Amino acid sequence: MATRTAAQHRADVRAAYDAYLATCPARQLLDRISDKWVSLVLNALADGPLRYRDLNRIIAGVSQKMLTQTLRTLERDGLLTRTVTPSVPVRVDYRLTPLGHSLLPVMASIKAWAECHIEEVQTARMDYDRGLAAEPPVPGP
Amino acid sequence: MATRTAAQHRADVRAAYDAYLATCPARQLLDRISDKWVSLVLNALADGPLRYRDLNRIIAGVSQKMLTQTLRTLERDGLLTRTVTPSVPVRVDYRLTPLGHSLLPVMASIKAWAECHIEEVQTARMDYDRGLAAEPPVPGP
DNA sequence: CAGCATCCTAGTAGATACTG
DNA sequence: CAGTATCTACTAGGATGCTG
Repeated sequence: MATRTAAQHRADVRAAYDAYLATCPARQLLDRISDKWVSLVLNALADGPLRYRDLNRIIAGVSQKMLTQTLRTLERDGLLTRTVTPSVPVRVDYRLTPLGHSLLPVMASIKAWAECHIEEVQTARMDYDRGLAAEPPVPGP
Repeated sequence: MATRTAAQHRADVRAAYDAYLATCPARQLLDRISDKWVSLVLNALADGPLRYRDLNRIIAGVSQKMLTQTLRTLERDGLLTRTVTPSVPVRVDYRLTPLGHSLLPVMASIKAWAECHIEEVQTARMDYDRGLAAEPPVPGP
């Protein structure tokens, strides 16, 4: 029983911490912008509104499903607006809101760090991997 | 045949774009820091080195597997150092490198935006969800 | 204390086909 | 043109038990 209680306690702590993280603003923002396609959409729309098809073309690797899903999420979060022009065929434009625009400097700071330091990271990775290869768990004779 | 070729072409474009993204510094950084536990570890170590067990206690929700995995990745990327003191029992300390420290301002800018604007986002979400509820696809009589 | 190995499941991305 | 719907495959992550 003590074991059960301890396990239960751990589960409780974890659940409580998860709940805390769910309300953490920075966590929420990170979850949003770290999405593979979000940063690309934001960047594509930085210079002005675009139609669905243009986004789909510019962001060459995205599937319709993911593009639509990403756009809907960003619209829901108030980061961009979706404007439907009921012509034939229909036309839909996406445009960053001021809130969406305010996010661009944050993205820029991320980009700046990355472009400035990513080489150090890659060097560190290579060193680490070489170190692993040179240090077998059980040295030979 | 034309269909096959078109599908193949799409697949090629997608693969090429994925390869491009894989080399994009900003993308790599985002992938790293967006990891659920990375930001928490970085934050925990901001004020000084900590032992494994302390990290595990401070970051209450993390499993041993994920904490170890996260620490290994960060070590590999040169963002922190791992120091083993071969006492009995063994003691392991983790400390941010200068490179790791240089990342803190970036995290701070993310946090700053989040704390400043997350309420707008939440309001937008509520509005969006209410709008959906009030606009059924097929209006009743 | 600080992990590693194993198993398992739940969410998510992509392919595909269809529609207003 | 701009989506929606459905299915499958993958994998990130948690639980558990064992070790130097």
